[in-house]
Amino acid sequence: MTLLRRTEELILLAVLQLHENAYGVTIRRHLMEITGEHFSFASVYVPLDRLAERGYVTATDGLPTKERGGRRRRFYRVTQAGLTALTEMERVRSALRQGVPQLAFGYPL
Amino acid sequence: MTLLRRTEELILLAVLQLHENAYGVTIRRHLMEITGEHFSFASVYVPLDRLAERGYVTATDGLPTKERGGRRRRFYRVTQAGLTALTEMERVRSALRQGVPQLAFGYPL
DNA sequence: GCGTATTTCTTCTGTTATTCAGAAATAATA
DNA sequence: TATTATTTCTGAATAACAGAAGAAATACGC
Repeated sequence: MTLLRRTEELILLAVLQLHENAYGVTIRRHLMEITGEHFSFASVYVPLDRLAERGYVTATDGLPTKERGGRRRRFYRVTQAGLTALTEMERVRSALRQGVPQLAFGYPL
Repeated sequence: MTLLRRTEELILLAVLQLHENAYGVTIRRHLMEITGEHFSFASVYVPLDRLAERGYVTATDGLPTKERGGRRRRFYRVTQAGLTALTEMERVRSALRQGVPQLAFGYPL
């Protein structure tokens, strides 16, 4: 049960937030918007595969719709194990902030 | 101003928390205690060097003391730029939690 | 004291894993 | 057949891992 890497954590959070609309392209765009940094395709799809392998997300292929062309989307959902992994990261950070007044919760850090 | 990686962030937090006593060995031990995972020497010293290069920490060599043998310690402090980088990570995570009730602040995630 | 042992800490070597950049391939509709 | 939307692939750069080796200090025996 190894700690999440930065990209994995951000992807999990993005998938939760995008809810019904979480697939590769939207996840990547969302991360770029929020972080202000560039993410390559591989930097999203490769960690997504890894998260799926480890059971932190599930993937289901979307159905073709009448309204658009293009390849099928693959939608992702965070699993309970994914939530647990996020919780663990939160616990670690919180423990590392104990006794550091500058870093108390809600502070601008 | 690229986003901190996971290890970089954890190291910055550990340096803040260890305060006057932050050097390679204690940082590594602290991270292992809090995360419950193994960190190799390289996994601490290499990111520390990188953080120093980027101006997120400063390093000063400790003086030899009468009470102990061993090589000199190299002590680290977090700079303002380091705090800013931590703040930025916090902002990103906070933004990714907006509207996800499960992930509101203080929740068990 | 001098040399050797011991302690404490950092650096190095080799390997594996992760991320990066973007072109190519795929799968749908028009 | 052209267009659109999405994922997969290829090659390169960066980061992390594991732990042995090296360096810099004190302690001890004679």
